[in-house]
Amino acid sequence: MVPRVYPSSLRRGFIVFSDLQERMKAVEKLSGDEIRSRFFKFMESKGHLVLPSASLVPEHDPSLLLIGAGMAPFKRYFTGQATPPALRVATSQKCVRTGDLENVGRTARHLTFFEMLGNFSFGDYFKSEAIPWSWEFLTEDLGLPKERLWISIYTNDNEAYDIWHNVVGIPSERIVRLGKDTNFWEIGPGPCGPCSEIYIDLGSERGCGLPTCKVGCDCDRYLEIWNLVFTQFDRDEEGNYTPLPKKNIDTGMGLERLASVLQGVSNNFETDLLFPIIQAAQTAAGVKYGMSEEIDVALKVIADHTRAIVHLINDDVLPSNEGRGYVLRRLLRRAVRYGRLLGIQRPFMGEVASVVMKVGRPAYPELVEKEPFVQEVIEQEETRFLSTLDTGLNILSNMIADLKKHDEKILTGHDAFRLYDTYGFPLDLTREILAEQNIKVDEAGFEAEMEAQRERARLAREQDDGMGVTDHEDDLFAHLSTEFIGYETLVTDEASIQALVVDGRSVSTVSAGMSVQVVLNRTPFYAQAGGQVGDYGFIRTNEGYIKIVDVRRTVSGAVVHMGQVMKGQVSVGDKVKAEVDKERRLATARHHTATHLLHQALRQVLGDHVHQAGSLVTSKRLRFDFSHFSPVTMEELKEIEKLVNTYILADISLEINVMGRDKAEGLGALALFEEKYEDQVRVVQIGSFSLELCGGTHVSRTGEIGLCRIVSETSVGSGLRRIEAVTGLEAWSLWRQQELLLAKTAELLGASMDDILTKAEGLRMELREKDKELERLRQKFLETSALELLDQAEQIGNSQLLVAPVKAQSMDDLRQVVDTLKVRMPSAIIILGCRSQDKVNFLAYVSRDLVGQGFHAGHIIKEAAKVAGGGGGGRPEMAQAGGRDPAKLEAALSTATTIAKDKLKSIY
RNA sequence: GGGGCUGUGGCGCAGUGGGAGCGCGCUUCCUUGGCAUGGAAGAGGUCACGGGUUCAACCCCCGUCAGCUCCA
Repeated sequence: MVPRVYPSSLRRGFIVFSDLQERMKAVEKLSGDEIRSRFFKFMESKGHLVLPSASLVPEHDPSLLLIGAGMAPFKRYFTGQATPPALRVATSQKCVRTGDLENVGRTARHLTFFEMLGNFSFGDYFKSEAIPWSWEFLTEDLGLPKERLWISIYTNDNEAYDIWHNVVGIPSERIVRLGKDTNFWEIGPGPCGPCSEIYIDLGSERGCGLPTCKVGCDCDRYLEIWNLVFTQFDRDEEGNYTPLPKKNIDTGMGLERLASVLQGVSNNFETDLLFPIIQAAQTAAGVKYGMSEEIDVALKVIADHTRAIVHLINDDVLPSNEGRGYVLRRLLRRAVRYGRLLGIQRPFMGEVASVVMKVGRPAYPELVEKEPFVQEVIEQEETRFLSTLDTGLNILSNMIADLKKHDEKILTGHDAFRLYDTYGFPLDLTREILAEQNIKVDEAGFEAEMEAQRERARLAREQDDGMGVTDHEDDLFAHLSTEFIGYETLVTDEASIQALVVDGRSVSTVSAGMSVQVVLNRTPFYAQAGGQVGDYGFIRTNEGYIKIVDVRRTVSGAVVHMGQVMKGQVSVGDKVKAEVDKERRLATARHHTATHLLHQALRQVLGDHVHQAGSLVTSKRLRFDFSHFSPVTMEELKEIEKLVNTYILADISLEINVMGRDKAEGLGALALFEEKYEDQVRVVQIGSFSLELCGGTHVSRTGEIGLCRIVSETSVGSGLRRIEAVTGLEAWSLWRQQELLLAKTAELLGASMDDILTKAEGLRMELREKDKELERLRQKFLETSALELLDQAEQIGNSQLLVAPVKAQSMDDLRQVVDTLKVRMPSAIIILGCRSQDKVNFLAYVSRDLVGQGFHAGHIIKEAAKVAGGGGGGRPEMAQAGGRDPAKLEAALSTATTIAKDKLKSIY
């Protein structure tokens, strides 16, 4: 490790290292925004299509938690699974990486959130263009001094060397050959290749000073600013490298890092992209950047994390306890934690976040609209964390009290881990609080528990992986694709069978009774997508037919119909008639169009923070999940439902167009999950109030929906609500059902439908009164029966013994009787029994003086209950028991009499 | 995906198989010149839900749901 140096000039805020400072004087200081737009302009001039940054949430890649590299959104284009909108593309991609969270703030470069500038070639240009362009951009457009730039290439990549040396003209001593670990990109089998990096020499002051110091050294002198990856090989399982027919270019250049160089500052945090955020944090904390290393680290962590938090929420990630929501939660809590270290006790993240949004606005204009939403999410999570800290603090102080009682100086790893694992209380906080009491944490024990937890998760993951059936099945259809004609028609005679699969194997013929997957060359069947379920229907040939009950689409674009052969035989190559169940499709369309209306109505009534978080559309109902922070009130629900039905009554015709993505965005279409990168998108427009990208099937006029009724509104997690609704005949049948229920209830109550409510209220009151009256009478009755029993008591010595069956219903009744009796019998044993349903209950009471003499109500009653086939027990003064055999009530009581009498006689 | 914890009156919580409780709040009455006055009486509970074990379950077992939390 090289010791970090804190130059004194840091205390003045921005610092510039003298040597480079001289150089940079000649260069204009470019803002982060300016660098980004110059990059776009440059790449456009080289024929690139500039795309907006993809969402941090990966669209088509379940293997990724978050986008962590500029190329990540384009994986499908590199692998050939999908067709890119252009062969040359450039982006400034938002990225989040949480791999080495601990380093953030402690080094000049680590960030959890950053932007990656990159240009990409999908089998178009290659090294001889990518290399000179990168040089041109850095030296001419940005004006970096040529003599300070260094190049690294992969050991044997002579092609790259030639271009750098002969074409660009870099002297050979500034081209360094590096090994596989840094300059070769591969992740398991698949496309891979060498890469070449451009470094800048920041001057000897930044270096380690060792004579061996050069490019690739661990110290800060040579800073990597651009990595050009040349994807030219395909690696197989055995490790053989075959050249790819279509070679790709994938480059990545960190915007913040580049800005730090061009602005002549020593680290990412002092660039104009981050420093205003540091300033907001220092204001909130009442400290100054540069006061101490500790303070700077905290300010940097807060600044970095807040950027990540804001952009994650902007991309509709919400705090939760799993997946990306958990990443978000952890970042936010870490930031709050560092705020506390700076002495901030109140919620402050919102203030910092608003500066993040101000800084980010030029590149991400949607932040303006999203600000209230982002603020709300942050505020909620911050207060939630503060209350988590409170409960943790309580538990910890109990633990401390316990330790002190036993004069212990170490908190066990188990306890520390429980605090962390179960209550989310940060370890460093535990450590800190304990230190005040001179107590330490058993760190090794904690780590062991942590490791055990990781191991559990790993094991669970391995078990999970085993099968992969669907992947395998998709392989069977990999070479197939299907033309979808279901938007225009629901039936076709001009389709033929391309493949049949039974039990995961391709077959040529299927016959009646078999469950089968069918792929056609063209189909009217809608495959499950965007929350809308697949169609039902039939596929017929002359020899037989298949009933279809589900349809899905593979990655390659084949539509797989799943169903059962009902009659005859069906073979690959057969001409078929494919026919969609029309009623069901229509019912589904009604629910789908209603979903769009509902979405709009929700935004109108609740606010623009409402975003779709999930949707299910079937023929029977629709389910819509959306972001919102409190339960939707009855009043709001009514308003929403009314609005949707107003749209329906207006009988507006839908316009569905396929258009360029730019145009759709220009119109302000709400882009959801699907097809963010397709150049052609399908836009569903309902009048002037709803415009969404959507691949689903819809009605042609809203009037066809008929009626929409909201059935339920529930929570699905923090900040997420779910509405379920029905339309068309389903809504009618719901109404009918409720009408019937109401009518029957009215009949039962003997009221008209109009005053059913007053009638019910009246009955309820009456019932309450009667209940009370009944209870009063029961009390009276029990009291009377108790008083009657008094005469039956037998005097033995100074005490009384009373054993009797009682006309009571329950244990509670028996207690009432005993309560009445015991105040009148100062020294007594009372044993009562009653029948209730098919069982018997017993209750025994022994007055305190007799308990002193060794009597135990529990013992007596237990023996007695055995006679009636049961058992019992309780306290010496009061005990209860039961038995299964009501016929034995008397026998049991006489046993009790005998036991009690014998014992009583023995003391007198 | 895998663990841990929690679910009891409006709120905060106690309750280790045998009469559902405490504090705050609420209603009524009395007391006090007012500022967190003091006192009395009272209302309010499917002990999350569903099974099981037991003579008996808030309590034990199984499942479900919800919330919190950690790991991946």
